[in-house]
Amino acid sequence: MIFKRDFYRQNAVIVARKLLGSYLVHQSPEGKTVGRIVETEAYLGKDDPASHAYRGKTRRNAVMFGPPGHAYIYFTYGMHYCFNVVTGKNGVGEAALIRALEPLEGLELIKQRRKTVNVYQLCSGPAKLVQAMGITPDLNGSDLTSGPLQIFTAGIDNEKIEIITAPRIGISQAQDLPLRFYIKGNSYISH
DNA sequence: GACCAGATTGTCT
DNA sequence: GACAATCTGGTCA
Repeated sequence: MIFKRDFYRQNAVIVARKLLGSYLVHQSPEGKTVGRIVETEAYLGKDDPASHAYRGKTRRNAVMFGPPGHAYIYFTYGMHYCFNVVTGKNGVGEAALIRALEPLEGLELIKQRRKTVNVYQLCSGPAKLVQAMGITPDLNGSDLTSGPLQIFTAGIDNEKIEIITAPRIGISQAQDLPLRFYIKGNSYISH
């Protein structure tokens, strides 16, 4: 089952946690790739100093302030892109960052894009999975409930997942907030 | 395995 | 002009 708009309308922490175990599917021109989401982070709105939304709406982060359930893809460090899911009520500026996937379908295409064959190196980081899945900046703002990029629920299995909560990675503000979530014991997470 | 520097450019102050 | 929600490849152990 695909996640519907109402799912994304919840706050970023809930969405980030419930995305664990679900399936990210990209139907690209080169082929279909599927990955199971195993690590996420929550970025809140104006009260979270580490969030792009902290200083209000700008051209770059405008998508975060739009309707939930859309893709927010941003460019950073001069060479990398990261993929987020916009969450919360329209206008609050929250998002869930997808940090790692367990690659499931389209392995050959993924290996080709990533230029490595080590399965643990394919999607173990936000910029890596963007490259592995063939996610491009033109998908910024695209609707995850109807576009080429979609997310499907893991079904009732998701209830059994043991979630580890930890501080977020790679930020210089609000480093103590426990807003990173990953599946306990999973081999495909970053780090 | 841990630690460190370099890459490289859009965006905001 | 500074810096960034990162990755890779190097060194040293």
